[in-house]
Amino acid sequence: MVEISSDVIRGYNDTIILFILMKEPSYGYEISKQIKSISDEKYVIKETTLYSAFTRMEKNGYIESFVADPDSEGNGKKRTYYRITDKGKEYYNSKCDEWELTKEVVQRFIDR
Amino acid sequence: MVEISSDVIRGYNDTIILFILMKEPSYGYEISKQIKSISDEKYVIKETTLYSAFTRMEKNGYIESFVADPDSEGNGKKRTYYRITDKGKEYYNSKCDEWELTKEVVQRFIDR
DNA sequence: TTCTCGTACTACGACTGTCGTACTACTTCT
DNA sequence: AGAAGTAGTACGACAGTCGTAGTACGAGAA
Repeated sequence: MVEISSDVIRGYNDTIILFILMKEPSYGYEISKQIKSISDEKYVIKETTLYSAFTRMEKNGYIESFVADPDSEGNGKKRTYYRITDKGKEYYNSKCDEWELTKEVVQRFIDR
Repeated sequence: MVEISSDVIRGYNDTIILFILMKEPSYGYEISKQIKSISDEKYVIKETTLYSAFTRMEKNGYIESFVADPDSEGNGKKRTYYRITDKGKEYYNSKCDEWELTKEVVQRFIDR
């Protein structure tokens, strides 16, 4: 069975996370579940990779964090939410452009 | 202008090199020129990246090296050529499969 | 013949992002 | 009460890429 290796997905982790955040603010655990479900379990991001991406992207100004209490129904525990910034949206869009280019270029070296 | 970053191409350098070697044995300098021309200058592999990929792939049994004197016309200098092995061909093919999967999965996180 | 440009590398240390492992702690389900 | 799920943090290891630098030979121009 074909698996997606971390070296192959490496350049897209930030993009994948930002894609989720483009819709609405979210937090680590929820994001990792969404990635899993959107990819039909084909890609499951590692916790450490995810949380270190948060730290890095916040430092770069692509996302902002805020702590929120359990949701309106009173479920769950305190979480750290992340919201995408304007700079982050710009970054996401440029990454999408880069993907289109990369896809086209890499394809030339694929014998399929 | 959109550029392909090294993190994005990272997982495909081996595949790209092996693609060239699938046609015929070749050597560093020539391979780097071919990558540049096939990609229409959109991707230029760094020398250090290329040569360290050779070392790694030879260690893994994907390629074999042999030293050859200048070509039949007597041009050029002594070079280290690399030839893809059967194991390397298998690896290349599995990487192509992985690419097809990755392409499909990453696309789901791209807003285009 | 000397100089420059192209060819064909090698060495080395720095850096970045991912990973494995481990640990904490609260909540919900059984 | 105990297990499974939720929601993280800490830390050191590792792999692949990169910048920088240096070597050395060949070919063509001045």
